[in-house]
Amino acid sequence: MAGARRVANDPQRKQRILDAALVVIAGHGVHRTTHRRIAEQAGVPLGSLTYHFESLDAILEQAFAHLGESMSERYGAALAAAPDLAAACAAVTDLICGDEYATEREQTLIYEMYAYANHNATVAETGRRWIARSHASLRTHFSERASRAIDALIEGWSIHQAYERKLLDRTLVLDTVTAIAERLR
Amino acid sequence: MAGARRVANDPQRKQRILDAALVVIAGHGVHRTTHRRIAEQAGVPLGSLTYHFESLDAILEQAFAHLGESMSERYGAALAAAPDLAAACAAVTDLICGDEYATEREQTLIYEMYAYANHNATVAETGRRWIARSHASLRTHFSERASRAIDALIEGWSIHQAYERKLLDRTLVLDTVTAIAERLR
DNA sequence: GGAAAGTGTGTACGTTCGTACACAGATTAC
DNA sequence: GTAATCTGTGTACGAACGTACACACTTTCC
Repeated sequence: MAGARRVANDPQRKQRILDAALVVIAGHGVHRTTHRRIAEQAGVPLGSLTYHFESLDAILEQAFAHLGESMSERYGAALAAAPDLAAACAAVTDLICGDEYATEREQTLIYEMYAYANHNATVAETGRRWIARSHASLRTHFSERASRAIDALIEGWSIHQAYERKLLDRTLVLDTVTAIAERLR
Repeated sequence: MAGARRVANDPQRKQRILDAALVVIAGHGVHRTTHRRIAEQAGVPLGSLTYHFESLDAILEQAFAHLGESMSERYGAALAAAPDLAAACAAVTDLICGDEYATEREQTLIYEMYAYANHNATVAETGRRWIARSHASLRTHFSERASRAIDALIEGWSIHQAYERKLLDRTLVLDTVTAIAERLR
């Protein structure tokens, strides 16, 4: 066949590099994330990173995009499974309190993403899309106004939970979500 | 007099360096904050940073501590000035919506602090103190439960506001805060 | 005056970084 | 087989980094 039809030796390598990047970011922070650390984590040679990605920024951009994608799907699925408003409130409470949807590692990564987004337009766009998708998921159950408030609540409570390193009072969360849902129709 | 009583040439230099550090962090992010950039911003020689601070981490730690301190004071003052519950709700709304208390620059810095705190124990403690002081300020007006919820709301909505780069609906915020204050007594 | 001691700076060193790139290996076309 | 072409890697280089430190300056003490 004319020209090109070569097969990559390791077709999943690119994804493995991105996964490794997230591990490094979560463990060391963006400020200490380097090509070499990612390469070591992924078990690939250094040159492989520059072969697959244009720059370190490009790796971070795609890694964060991947993170946002997978988390949006889980959030969407959790809310889509709720049959009614009460179940949706419970689902939101689970999102906030549980670690089934966002592990501690992912929470760490989200802060890194927010911080990095302030200095990188592409990641800022990724963050906005993540927020928009969360909002859309909430809108299937809650009013526009309630969705906005609950969205903020999820964000803020997740931060506090990560900081205080202790379990949230589930009843308090559920009461708050329910209060917002009922008052902001 | 015996031993030591030398006077520093520039007694405010240490503080100026910390202020410069915050400017650099806000402008470039922690991941691109260096001794040299801070020195340039502060208008002091490079050696001056290593003379006043043990390491770059130490500079960041003290800069973030300074940030938390000054913001806590403003938050506390805003809430202390409120004569009753309704005024407190309005004050919280101002905190979330206005930029009198937290400028856009400071919002950026707070994300940087949260992200960095995940990798630095001292800054993590600074963050916890900031959260504790915010909570204490809220507690002068709101119940324990309402304070927790409102605290999370402030945090989350500030993030969304910074992302969407548009003014929040003040009525929505006030309604939400009031709903929480009334329902979570 | 001179010695002592603390304050502050310029420079230089060793390390680590991002990235370029020559080249090796594999596959295809003939 | 050989040539061509694409995939992938090891190495090396210039730049930027954190930090140490010799030394200059200023003040204090006698």
